[in-house]
Amino acid sequence: MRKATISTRRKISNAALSLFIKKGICGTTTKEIANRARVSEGTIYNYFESKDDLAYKLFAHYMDKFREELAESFSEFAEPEVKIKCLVETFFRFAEREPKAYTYIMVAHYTELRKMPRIRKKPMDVFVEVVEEGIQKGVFNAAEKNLGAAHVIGIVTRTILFYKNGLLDSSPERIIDDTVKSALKVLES
Amino acid sequence: MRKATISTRRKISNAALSLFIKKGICGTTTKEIANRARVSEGTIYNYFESKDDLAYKLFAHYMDKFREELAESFSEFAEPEVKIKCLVETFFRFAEREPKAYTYIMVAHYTELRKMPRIRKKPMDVFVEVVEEGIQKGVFNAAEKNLGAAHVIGIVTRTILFYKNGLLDSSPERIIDDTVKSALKVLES
Amino acid sequence: MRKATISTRRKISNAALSLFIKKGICGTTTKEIANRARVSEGTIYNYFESKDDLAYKLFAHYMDKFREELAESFSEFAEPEVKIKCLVETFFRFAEREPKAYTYIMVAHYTELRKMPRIRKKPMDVFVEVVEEGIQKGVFNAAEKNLGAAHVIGIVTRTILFYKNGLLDSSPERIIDDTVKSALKVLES
Amino acid sequence: MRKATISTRRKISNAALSLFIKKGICGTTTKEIANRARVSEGTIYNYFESKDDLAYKLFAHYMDKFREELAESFSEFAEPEVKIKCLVETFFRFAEREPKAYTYIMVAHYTELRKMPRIRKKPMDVFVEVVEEGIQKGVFNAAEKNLGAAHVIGIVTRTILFYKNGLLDSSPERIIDDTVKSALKVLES
DNA sequence: AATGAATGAGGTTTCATTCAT
DNA sequence: GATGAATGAAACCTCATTCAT
Repeated sequence: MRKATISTRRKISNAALSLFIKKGICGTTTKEIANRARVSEGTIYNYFESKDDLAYKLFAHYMDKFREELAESFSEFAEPEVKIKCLVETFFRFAEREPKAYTYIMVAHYTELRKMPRIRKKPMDVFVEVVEEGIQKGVFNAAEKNLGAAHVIGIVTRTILFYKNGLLDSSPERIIDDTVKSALKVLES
Repeated sequence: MRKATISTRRKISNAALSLFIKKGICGTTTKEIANRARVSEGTIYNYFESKDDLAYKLFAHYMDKFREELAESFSEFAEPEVKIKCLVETFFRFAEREPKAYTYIMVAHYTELRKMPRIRKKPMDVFVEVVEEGIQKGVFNAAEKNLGAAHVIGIVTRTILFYKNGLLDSSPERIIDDTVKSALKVLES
Repeated sequence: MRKATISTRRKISNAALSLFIKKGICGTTTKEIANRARVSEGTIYNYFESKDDLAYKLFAHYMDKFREELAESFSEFAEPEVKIKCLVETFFRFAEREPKAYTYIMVAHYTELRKMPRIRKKPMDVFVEVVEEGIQKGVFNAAEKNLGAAHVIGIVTRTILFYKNGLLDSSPERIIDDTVKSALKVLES
Repeated sequence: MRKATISTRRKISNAALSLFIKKGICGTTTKEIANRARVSEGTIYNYFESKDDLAYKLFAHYMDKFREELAESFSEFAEPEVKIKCLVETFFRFAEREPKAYTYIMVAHYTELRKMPRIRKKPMDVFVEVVEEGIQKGVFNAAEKNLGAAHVIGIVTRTILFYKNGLLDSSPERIIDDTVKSALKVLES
C-alpha cells in the first residue's frame, strides 16, 4: 500500500457522508455504506463502534472544522462589519467547497441534534460573539446579541438552501454580495 | 365509537406527529405510534397504507394548512410592507399555535422533501409573490424576488428556531416586532 | 327482496370459489371474498365458522355433486364399455359446465386433500367400480382395478387440463371422442 | 464452515422443499423453514430474496432437472415406441428417486404455475416431440400430438399419484410395465 | 342479519452487529 | 486488518376473527 492510498477510515467516512445526506442516518444501512466504500461490512466496526458512532464522529468532525474555519476567517482586530462580511463569505465558501459536509451539518442540526452533547461549541457562537462586539462598540443595534445572530445566520443559511435547490438565478458573487449587504442592513444602527 | 370520541384517525395522526418530530420518521416505530395513540398496531393500517403514507399525509396536510394561513393573512389590497408584516406575524403565530406541526414541516423540509411531489404549492411561494409585487411597485429593491424571499424567510425561521431553543430573552412581542423590522430593512429600497 | 335474489350464502360461496382457484385458499383473504361478494367481512362469519370451514364446505359440496353426477351418468345395466364412455363424457361436461368447481376439486386434491376426512366417497370410486365390473365380466383386462382406473382418470384429467390451457386444437366433440377411445384401448382385452 | 459441510443454501432448499409439499408454499412459514434447516430466519435472506423467490428457484431448478433427465433418457436414434418406454420409466424413476422434488413439481403445476414465466421449456415438451415424431413416422396415430402427449402424461402421472397414495398393490416393476403398455396402446396405430 | 372498526397474533423482511477464518 | 456468513431482535405489515351497533 502506498501512503497516497485513501485510508479505509476515510473511505468509510466519505461513503457514509454521501449516504447520510441522501437518505438520512436512520435510512442508511451499514451494508450500503460498506458497498459504497468498497469495504466489507465488518470492516466498519474496526474503525467505529457503531453506526451511530460513525454518524456522530462525522458530525462532530465537520462541525468543528466549520466552526474553526469561521473563527479563523477574520483578524481579531477587524471592525465588526468586516468580520460579518468575512463570516458570510466563509459560510458560502464552506458550503461550496464541502457541499456534503455542509448539508450534513445543517440536516443533523434539525434531526440528530438531540443526541449531541450540548457542550460543544457551535458555528453559531462565532456569530454571536461578533454581534456582541458590534453592539458594545455601538455599530450594531440589535436588541439582543442572539436575535441579531439569528437574523444573520437565517439570511445566510436560507440563501444557501435556495441556491443549492437551484432557485436563484444570479451569479454566486452577486448572491454573496447581496447577502452580506442584507446581513449588515439588519445589524447596523 | 361515539361521535364525540376523538376520531381514531386523529388519534393516530397526533401520536405520529409528536413522535416524528421527536425521533424522526425513520426513527419512530409503528408500535410506538400505536401505543401513544392507544390503538393496536393493526389499526394504523385501517387508516393509512403504510408508515410512509402516514408521514406524507401528515406533512401535506400541515403544509397546505400553513400555506393557506399565510396566504389569507393579508388583504389583497394591502401595501407590500404591510403584507410582509402580516406574513411574519402569521409565521410566528402558527409556530406558536401549532408547534408540532410547525416543527414537522421544517424538519421534513430538510429530510423527506425529496419524495414530495414538486407540484405542491409551498409556503415559500406566498413570500415570493409578495416580494415580487413589492419589487414591481418599487418599494422593495431585492436583486431578485427569490433572493429577497430567501432572506426574509431565513430571518423568520431561524429566529423561531432560536426562540424555541430558549436562546432569546426578549418577549415574544418584542421579538416579532424586531423580526418584522429586520425583514423590512432587508427588502426596502 | 325477491326470492329470486341470490342468497347471501351463495354470493359468498361463489366469490370464494372464484378466488380460491385463482389465488389458492391460503392466498385468498376474507376481505377479498367479502369485497367480491359485495358483503361485509363480518357477514361471512354468519354463514361459515371460519375461512377453512368455507373452503372445506365448498370442496365437499362440489366433490359430492361431481361424484353423484358421475354415478348417475349411466344405467346400472349398461355394458362396462358404455359406462366408461358415459363417465368420460360426464367428466368433460362437468368440467365445461362448472369450470370453477371442477378446477377447485382438482387443485384441492393436490393441496388441501390432507385435511379431508378420508371416509368421503370420491369420484374416483365410481371409476374403480366400473373397471372392477369390467374385469369380472372379462371385457377389461387391467392387472388390477385401481391401476386401470388410474390410467383412465389420468387420460381424462390431463386432457381437460391441456384443453383448458388452450393446448388442444381439435373440436371438443373430437377430443371427447378420442379420449373415450383411448380409455377403452387401455382397458379392453 | 468446512467445505464438507452441507451448504447453507442446500440446507434451506431441502427444508423448504419438504415443507412446501407438506403444507403448501403459502402455508409454510419462514420460521418453519429456518427451524428445519437449523439456521436463523435472517439467513434465508442471505440466499434468497424472499420466500417466493425461494419457492420459484426451487421449482425452476427441479423442473429443469426433470426435463433434462427425460430428454436424456433415450437415444436420439431409437424408435418412438422405445422412446416412450424410456420416458415412462424415467418418469417413474425420477418420482422414486426424488419423491419430494417430483411432488413439488406436480403440485406447483396446479397452483403456482400462473406466476412462472411461460418461456421455460417443460417436461411435457419432451413427450410432445416424441409423439410428433411417432406420428410422422406412421407408428403412432394420435389425432394431434398434444392430445397424444396429454393421454400418455395423464396415464403416468395419475398412476404415480395412486402409487404414492398406496392405492396400488402390484410391484413397482409390474406397474411400470403395465403403464408402458397402456401408453403404447393409446398411441399405436 | 349485516356491518366494519378494532384487534393482536403472527407473518415476512431488514439490518446492526458479531466472530471464525 | 479484512472478510462476509450468520445471527436474532425488532421492524413493518397482514389478516382471520370478534363484537358493539
